[in-house]
Amino acid sequence: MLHEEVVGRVRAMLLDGEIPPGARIPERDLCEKLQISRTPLREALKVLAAEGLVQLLPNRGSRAARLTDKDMRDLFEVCQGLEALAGELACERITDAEIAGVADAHAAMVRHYGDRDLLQYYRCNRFIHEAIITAAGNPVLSSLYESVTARIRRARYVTPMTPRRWALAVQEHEAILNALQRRDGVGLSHILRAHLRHKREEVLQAGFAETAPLEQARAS
Amino acid sequence: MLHEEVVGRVRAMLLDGEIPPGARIPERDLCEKLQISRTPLREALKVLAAEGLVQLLPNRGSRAARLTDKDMRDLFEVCQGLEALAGELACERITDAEIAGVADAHAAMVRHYGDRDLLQYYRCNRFIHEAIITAAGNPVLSSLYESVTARIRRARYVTPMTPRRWALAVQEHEAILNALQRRDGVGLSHILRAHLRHKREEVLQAGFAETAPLEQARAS
DNA sequence: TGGATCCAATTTGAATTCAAAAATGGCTAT
DNA sequence: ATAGCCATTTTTGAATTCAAATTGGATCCA
Repeated sequence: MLHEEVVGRVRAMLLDGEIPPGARIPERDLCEKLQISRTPLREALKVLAAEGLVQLLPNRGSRAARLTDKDMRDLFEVCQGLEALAGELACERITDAEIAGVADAHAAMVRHYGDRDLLQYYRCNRFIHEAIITAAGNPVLSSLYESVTARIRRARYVTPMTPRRWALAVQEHEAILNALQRRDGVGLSHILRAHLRHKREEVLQAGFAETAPLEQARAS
Repeated sequence: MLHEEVVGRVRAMLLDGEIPPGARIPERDLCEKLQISRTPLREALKVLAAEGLVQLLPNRGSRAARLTDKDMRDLFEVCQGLEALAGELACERITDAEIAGVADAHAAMVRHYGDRDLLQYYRCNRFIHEAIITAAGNPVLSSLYESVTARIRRARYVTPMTPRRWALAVQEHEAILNALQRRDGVGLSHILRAHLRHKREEVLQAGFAETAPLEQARAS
């Protein structure tokens, strides 16, 4: 197994909650689960620690990082900045074909909204946001966005919405698509920021932070 | 030597150019220079690779990453976004004492401009930009900013300026301080973006990218 | 009975060792 | 003489080994 693959596998276990936030990560267990020795696993853990997904306790091993309300707020705040930037750049650089792709995803999303299919709705939703990032044509931005959003993904794309809020979100997405089609970068960036601010308030209100009291959580 | 210390030492060697861009990094040499074994060094290299400072070539070791014009452009672009965001947040959260600190640094910077002391000028300049980031009160933002700016630091704070450009930069900094004192977040973010855009154009024009032809560069 | 201390066992951190891949140098053949 | 090929050497990647730190528990004393 390649180094990047080890990192990816463990990252996925953390993001999926297979290793729950706050859980100790016993190296030996994870080693035999992945069928590798401790050396490559430890390399992966250090990388993930640098990403903020793992917390290293000197001489006392590592544990899955846990997000406080403040962390969540900070991550959303940065995410707003990155999406706003991406929105402006995307309007300058996006191709007509890419716009058409976003329009299709948007239409599909609206249909899923009609069906009240939250899972499929979120899938399209995420595709749209990521398409805007991609259209910005800036790999550095894409990479930072990827690492920031990964950490709030579950909160962002799992939290159930009130009917009121969901309807508003769809309206906002209408505006997003519209601004993109008009290539109105400034407008798009404003809408994206408001959109994410609303989502953040919703997530925080739902108390989605990972400051769970359970201390003994362990990777099964 | 602690893990973070190893990472820091090697990172510094890369950023200082002690290991020049594009240079192969022979593990054994670095090991004996740092007086550690290969295991912790390799862990550090993987972390630095994730940061984008080191390029890993499977089965062929690692080399110091090299910035192309495109990389430089992308990094500056993201930096603009991050500083713009920080500027807005800073205006909401900065304390009067912090503003006074920035004002002092600004005054000192203007004096150094009067003396045409580029080194001291850049030192104050950098302090101001970093103070704005800190004042935003968002550790996630600070951390991303740190990693992005580290990679363009030499280009940003070493490039000599034309008298014309230098005067303009000082003017821009007057506007930055002014917006901060008025706590005009939107205004500050616009100025910061323009300021960085100008710096970027200057750096790119000077051909500061690290696409040097020398292939044989080695860490001494 | 409560608390502190010491010892054993587990777990982490890092050096060493071993195997596999790539680079180097020399050799041969044309 | 040069191009291509094979053996040797070097370097990387990963498992193992060894040492140090921490944890848990048992014992001893107040």
